[in-house]
Amino acid sequence: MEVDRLRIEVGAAGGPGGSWSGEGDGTRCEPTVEAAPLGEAEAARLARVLGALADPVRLRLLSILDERGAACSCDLEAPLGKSQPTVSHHTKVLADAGLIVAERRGRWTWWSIRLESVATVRAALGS
Amino acid sequence: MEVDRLRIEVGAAGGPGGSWSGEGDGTRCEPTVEAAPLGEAEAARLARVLGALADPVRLRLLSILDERGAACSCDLEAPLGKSQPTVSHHTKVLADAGLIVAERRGRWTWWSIRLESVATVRAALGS
DNA sequence: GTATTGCATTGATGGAGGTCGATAGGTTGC
DNA sequence: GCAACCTATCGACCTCCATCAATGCAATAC
Repeated sequence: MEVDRLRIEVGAAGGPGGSWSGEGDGTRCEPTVEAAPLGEAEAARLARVLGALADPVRLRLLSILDERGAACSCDLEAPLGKSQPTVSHHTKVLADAGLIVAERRGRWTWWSIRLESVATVRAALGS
Repeated sequence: MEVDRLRIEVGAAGGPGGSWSGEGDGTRCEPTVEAAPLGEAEAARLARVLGALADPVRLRLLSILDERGAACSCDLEAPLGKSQPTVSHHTKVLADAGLIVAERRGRWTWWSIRLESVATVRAALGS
């Protein structure tokens, strides 16, 4: 539970060197931060993956895949309590984010977790 | 980048023991998963924190706080390229999620990251 | 071929969320 | 007291998203 530093910088830039110890007269705000260490493009990319994770149904879906290793779509409706189109929607969101992958077997689609993707998110969240 | 298992179970329930090796006649889907390992309440809680993280502006805001250690709201507008109400909105979202904390100093509000919260999210995302 | 089954897509609907202008609250300095 | 400054909240607008019924598509079984 101990973390020294986030690692959200990714592309990290040279700091503006702004120092608050020498804060002028201290009577008004004198911004010294010129740019965020995390660029807009990288932030958008990360936010997209996190957005795919930020849904209760999808988290529970992942927990099922995690427990079973893999599952077909029809096997997800009951435990999630969602309709078939809704389940299909969520699997698509997760797949588009690269968090799960599909494998067709006859008429079934088997879904499984791409652990590397989840690990990437974890890595971006801390050292 | 190697992960053996997610840890999205948290409260984890006893597995339904459904086995796909004995899949009946194999002519139709016979769901064996009775419930998701991750409960609805815990999923909602995690999704709420992940939702707070799932925004480019907030990720960049966190990257600034991470780099500087702390910053006041007025110091965030320029690097984020957002208006004062918008910045205030985002800090509130992050604070409500427990990801950052405020410290009043005169008329300034200093924000800093609660590293334990971020670590909690990381822990939930893997072993 | 026909029927059945699993899945994806479409369209519609209700709700949640990002953004900013205007305004209010609170603190500092005069 | 008043003025200046930082922050939070409100209101409105717009976009995105979760959900499901209906439909289409693909593969299997008869």
